[in-house]
Amino acid sequence: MLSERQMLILQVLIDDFIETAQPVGSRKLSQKGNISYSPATIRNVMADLEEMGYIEKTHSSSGRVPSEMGYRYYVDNFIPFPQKDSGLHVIEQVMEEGFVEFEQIVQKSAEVLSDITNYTTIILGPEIFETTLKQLQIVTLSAHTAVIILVTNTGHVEHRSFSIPAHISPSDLEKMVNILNSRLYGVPLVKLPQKLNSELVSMIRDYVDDFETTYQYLQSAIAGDFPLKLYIGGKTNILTQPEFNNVEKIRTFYAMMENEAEIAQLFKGATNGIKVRIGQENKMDAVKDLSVITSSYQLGDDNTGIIGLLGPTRMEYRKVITLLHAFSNEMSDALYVWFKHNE
Amino acid sequence: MLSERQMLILQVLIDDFIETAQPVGSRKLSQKGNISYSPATIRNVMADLEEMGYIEKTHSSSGRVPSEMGYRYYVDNFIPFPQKDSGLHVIEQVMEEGFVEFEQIVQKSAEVLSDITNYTTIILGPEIFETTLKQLQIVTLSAHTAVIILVTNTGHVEHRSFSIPAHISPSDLEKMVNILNSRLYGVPLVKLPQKLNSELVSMIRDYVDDFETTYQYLQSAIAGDFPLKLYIGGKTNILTQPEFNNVEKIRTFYAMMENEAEIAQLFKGATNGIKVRIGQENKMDAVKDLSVITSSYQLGDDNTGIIGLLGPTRMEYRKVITLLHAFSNEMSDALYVWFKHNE
DNA sequence: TGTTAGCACTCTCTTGAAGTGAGTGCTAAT
DNA sequence: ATTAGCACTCACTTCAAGAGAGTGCTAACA
Repeated sequence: MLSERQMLILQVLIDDFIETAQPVGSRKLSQKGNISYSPATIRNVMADLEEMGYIEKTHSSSGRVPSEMGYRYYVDNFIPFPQKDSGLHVIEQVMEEGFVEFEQIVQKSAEVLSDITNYTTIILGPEIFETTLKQLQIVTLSAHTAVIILVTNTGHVEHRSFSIPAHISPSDLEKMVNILNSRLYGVPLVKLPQKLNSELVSMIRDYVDDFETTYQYLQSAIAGDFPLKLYIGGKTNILTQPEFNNVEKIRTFYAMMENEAEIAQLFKGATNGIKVRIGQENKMDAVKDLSVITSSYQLGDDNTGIIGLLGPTRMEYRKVITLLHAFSNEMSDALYVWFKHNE
Repeated sequence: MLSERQMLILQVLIDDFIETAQPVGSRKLSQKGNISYSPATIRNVMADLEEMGYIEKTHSSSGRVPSEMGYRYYVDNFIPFPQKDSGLHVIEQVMEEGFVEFEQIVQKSAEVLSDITNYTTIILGPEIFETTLKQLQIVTLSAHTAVIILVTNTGHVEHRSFSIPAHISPSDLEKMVNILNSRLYGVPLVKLPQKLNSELVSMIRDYVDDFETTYQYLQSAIAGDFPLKLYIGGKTNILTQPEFNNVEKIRTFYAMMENEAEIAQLFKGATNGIKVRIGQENKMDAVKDLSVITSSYQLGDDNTGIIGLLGPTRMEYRKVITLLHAFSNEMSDALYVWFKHNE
């Protein structure tokens, strides 16, 4: 349990370090408006805080720097729960610029968020979790190849090409599309393979001559992993952070950013409210010295998407949390309107 | 006109610098196997080469470094025209790994190429130039919104969502799709807007009640720029090059890589054979101290795509040119087979 | 006459010493 | 309980010295 004074010092120290990225000394703290102790007193307090593990020295006679534990305390205790309305209207602003398509708006929002914060923004569309199939179509390109197109209820389009089995006739193909459409309408994309295996096997068997090969092809066409839809903004903004001053760090960061599956890992378990993960609290090695702040947004009644900001542990937590809270509300509202409009 | 000896020195010097990235001195050159002159003699030759502008000093008593003019001479004179078959089979290798879709194969090839060279690979699909419309479909998501889907002859799928004008009826929509399909089949994507403006205006006017709004919506749905399809590999590989040792360079490089339109600019005028652009020869500022090597590949009879490698001016030109030549042949061959199969 | 050995010179880079400054911990006085 | 004072530590800067790699020029050589 920290005393009033310890808390004051800790908070002001972290605030200062977040701003300047420089170790903070006792003299500097004593000059701050809201602190009225002499440097010597502050040194005593800092010695205590260091012993408890909230702050650290970079070398024996340096100023102090927050530890991850310090940041954790800071986030848990010094940041008020964000107000409902921050007066920030990113989406409105983006839409004024004339973007009409849903995906464009999200992408642009990610960029705006990054420009405001100088961190990297990642928005995970809700489609992964719960979007459902609206329509399925097969377009034949030639006698041997075709493209299967899946349209979701959010207007997202997935497609993959496949070879048409030799034995199957155009009319069989059409029949199959009809069956699939009637039976798979409204099914969440992620459950397609399962559904295909359980209910549809017998139907296809009845209608189609060469069951085995057809089924196999169908499965490979539908059942593969659906790529996650990620919207990333400000991959270069983050380079302005002094923490990214050596090439090796930049390398591991960008290596991670190239791998979308890995990025999605970051968001595991972040499905609800605002979550802050500081440094080592992240399980992934590539972000062990970064912080990840995630916030969820609502799509309809039970679908959620995630918005994340990625920056150094020395992050402007206060600002970012407010911002993210406001923005995810905005997203939810915008999507609510959009959904109503589409019903 | 360079003498035999000058050419020898220049070539060996550049070879060495490409390998080591260190300024090359006369002593070092004299120890090379194929050079039998003393350091003093070599110094005289280097003084001449410097006067002519082929090599430079980094400071008054340093070894020499090739100038861009030197690299140009090197590329034009010291690199034999690549052999037909290099024995390298990237695509085969990639396909053995089990990738089936066209786009996946190209993407993976880009990555392999980058891993071999440690430069960044960019492959520009042929679809931009000459792919034609195979089928057009409209899927309605709700009373007010729909997705328009364009499938090309290469199996590429483009889609964008739009709002359905209030006055238009489902049957009108269907009629329109039929008209569009019959009239736009086989038309190159890039010519769609034009075609729409010229031939189709009157037809739509006849069939559809509220011509004005319908036409306007259709145009916005079809006529926007089609995003280029770029396959990029090894964005992080290039960071291993010693030239990328400061954050500012990395920043401008990645800033460019985020902008696909800008990347495509790089490839202007590179539609035929192998082209090497060294440093300032590039018009774009972001690559003024890099080299770009491009090679074209054939798709069918008259469509071409482009493969590019991006690296420091100190590039392994010999190796890269051979590699790129072989790989673009491979691509052409693979696409030829693919096309025959699809006819 | 082309080549090379020799030498003075230049510039970078490394090393170490000295000095500066920011910061600390401890002790004693208030 | 707080703070002034002081000795101490460590990083960083500056400077000089020396080493090393390289050059250009001149004179000797084959």
